[in-house]
Amino acid sequence: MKLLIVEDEKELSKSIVAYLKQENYLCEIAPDFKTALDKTESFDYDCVLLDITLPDGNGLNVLKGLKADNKTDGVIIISAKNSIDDRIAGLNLGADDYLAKPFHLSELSARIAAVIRRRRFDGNKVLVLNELTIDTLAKTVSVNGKGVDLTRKEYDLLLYLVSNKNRVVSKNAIAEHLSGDEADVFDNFDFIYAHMKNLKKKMVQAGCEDYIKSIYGMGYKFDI
Amino acid sequence: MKLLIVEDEKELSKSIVAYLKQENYLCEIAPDFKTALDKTESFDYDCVLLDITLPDGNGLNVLKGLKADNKTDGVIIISAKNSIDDRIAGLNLGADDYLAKPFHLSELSARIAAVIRRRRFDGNKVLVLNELTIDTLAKTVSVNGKGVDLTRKEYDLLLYLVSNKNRVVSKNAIAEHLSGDEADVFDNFDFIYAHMKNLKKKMVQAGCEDYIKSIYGMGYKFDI
DNA sequence: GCATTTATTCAGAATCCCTTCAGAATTGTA
DNA sequence: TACAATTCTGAAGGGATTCTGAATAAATGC
Repeated sequence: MKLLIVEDEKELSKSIVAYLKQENYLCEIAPDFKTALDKTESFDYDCVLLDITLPDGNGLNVLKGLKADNKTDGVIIISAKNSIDDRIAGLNLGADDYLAKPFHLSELSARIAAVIRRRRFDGNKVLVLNELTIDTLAKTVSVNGKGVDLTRKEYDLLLYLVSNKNRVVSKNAIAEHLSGDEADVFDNFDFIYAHMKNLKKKMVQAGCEDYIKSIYGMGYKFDI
Repeated sequence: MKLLIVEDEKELSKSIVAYLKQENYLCEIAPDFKTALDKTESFDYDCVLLDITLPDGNGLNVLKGLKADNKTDGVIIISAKNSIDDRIAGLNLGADDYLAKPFHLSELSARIAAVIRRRRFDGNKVLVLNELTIDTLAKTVSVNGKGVDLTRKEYDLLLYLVSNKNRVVSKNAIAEHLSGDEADVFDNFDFIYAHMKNLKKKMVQAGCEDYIKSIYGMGYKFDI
């Protein structure tokens, strides 16, 4: 899962990233709105944390732009002001949640998880796909009730495929969702091949039907 | 353990928080029902203290909403009225306990502990997990009937893992749970490694299966 | 206030797994 | 069929992560 943190206070964004990294999120930082729009333009983040009180403009306009583009990104507004009006304005413009500073990082993390669940999995915490069960809260995967041990990348990969089930996802999209650093990914999908192979092997060994289909020249599809 | 205190009287909520912090609870305050619903939406608290006589609505409706969402939170109603009817209404709507103002903080604390125990462990004060037995009242642990001496932190750690059994818990969550205040704990999980090592060693030495699994890059899981 | 236990920090060791690579297999095209 | 492009496979290096034992700091109990 990839997040964009739009925040100018370096200290804050740093500790946010440190915390969320532990929670297995890939994070990028935009210190101002311009950078933020730039980044969201070229990539669909799973969730954007938006501080609406940055020096270079009105955050609510940025939010409007984000939502107008029909982006799939979830947005959580972070604000120093906790006025009801601001809150309502933000949520009316399509924000998925609102969090007043200061906040506990654990609460931020919980809300991010909630937003992503809502947007990607209809709010379901546990995904059941025939014999395959993915518990996104427990971060466990099981086939016919028996646990399957996956590494983080394998788990992330599976979750990404499932969240796009019955759709072809390109290797570019996969690469961007799995790799921390932006860019440099193109031209080398070897790591995807490797993870894909290991994931498929583990799933099949666990007795799961091989739902992951490789579509030559296009990408992959979780076919169910 | 994380609590939500829904209360508009600042003085009262402050002293409640001060007291409960001493008891190692993490507390958040919601001064009105709207905030309360917001917070419970995205986070499962161990227990919610709900003053049902706030300006912005009917607390019993809030309670109803809380329980309708199938939240796992325990709820203790706090009320200035001590009529039998109110009490019955509250408990009928699924509240776990009812406390009339004014109350002693020590009594509040005791009831919170009771509610959490009841909800977490289905009312069991003694947890039995195969050869492992944990008495949450006496705070003692035994394996095959023979006592195991754990330090306070080790006990807390074990109980936390057990209360999240079969789930992966992040080091962030563990750190928060063990250290109480959310300080700059991240970036240094050495103390977790140390406690974990000592706990595991003691358990295994006592003849307990090593249920605590380390999940590389994700956290730990009490796998049973 | 002192002795003892407990909690945390530290550095080096051990482990895991992510990525890369080279060669093989598969698919699509001519 | 032959060839090129793409994908798969197994193995290995190296970086990140976790473990360990010991030292230091803090807390507890007498």
